[in-house]
Amino acid sequence: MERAVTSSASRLTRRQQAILGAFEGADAPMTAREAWEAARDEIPTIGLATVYRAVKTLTGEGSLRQIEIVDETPRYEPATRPHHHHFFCRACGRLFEIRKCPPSLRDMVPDGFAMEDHSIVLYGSCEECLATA
Amino acid sequence: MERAVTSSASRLTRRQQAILGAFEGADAPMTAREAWEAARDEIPTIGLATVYRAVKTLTGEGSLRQIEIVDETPRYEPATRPHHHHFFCRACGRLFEIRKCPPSLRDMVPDGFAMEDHSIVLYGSCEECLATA
DNA sequence: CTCATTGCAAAACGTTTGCACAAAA
DNA sequence: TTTTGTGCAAACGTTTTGCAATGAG
Repeated sequence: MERAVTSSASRLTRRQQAILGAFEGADAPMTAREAWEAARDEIPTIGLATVYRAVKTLTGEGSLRQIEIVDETPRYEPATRPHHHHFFCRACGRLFEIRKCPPSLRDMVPDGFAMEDHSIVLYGSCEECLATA
Repeated sequence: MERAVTSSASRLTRRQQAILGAFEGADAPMTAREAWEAARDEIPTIGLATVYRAVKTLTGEGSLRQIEIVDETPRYEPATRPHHHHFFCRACGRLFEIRKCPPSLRDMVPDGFAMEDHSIVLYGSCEECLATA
């Protein structure tokens, strides 16, 4: 029963590690471009295409999770984070983590269907933006 | 107390009506390009840019709702449809409507935040694809 | 040596925009 | 006339890909 905790992440190259590290170091989901900017601190010559390739690989492998927000370019977060959802503030564009998850989701799955994942995004205004408004 | 039922849809041009009609006539959310193809049956000379402009206007106005699915281009559906969510089958790429909605969503909103909308997407396999598998 | 990874530039894709023209008011 | 809408083609931002060079084993 000695199984790796770090998911199925096969051996990663130094660049791929740097990219995954960029996502792990961030306090919020990032875009591919943002991860590229972060990774360049460590590997200045890294190309944007390499980041896109790594993001695709890591997402397929299950090391990264892709988050879709209306009218925003996709963001990614490490799949090692505990299960949660997101609140997107339309005023400031920030994405907040929500730890709660509705218990009744299973009931929504139609008979005969098999749910693998789910995503919940709440849209509105954050406390700070409401105060400033 | 005589208010229009058809949301805030201001006066629409013939093309804009045709585009909205395309979404209303579809049995599932459509992409802008698909709406364009449908609208061309009625107005063969309509341009794709017109569809994109109309979709943006109609979405902003609240006549259309935008649906985001991981790795898919955005789809739209008439906002007049009763509240529901979606199940995306990764095997066949079809989007299914789910009428149920978890009652406890309010509890997920952080204190001080104001939720305007929410979106729930379930990912997995539909009954048909499971049978064929 | 062999094979996978990378940088770069070009291509592809979905979407937006500038502009001249047409339609509506 | 003034304003708004439209087609077209060009521009845009994001993502993918072809290919030669590099790196790992």
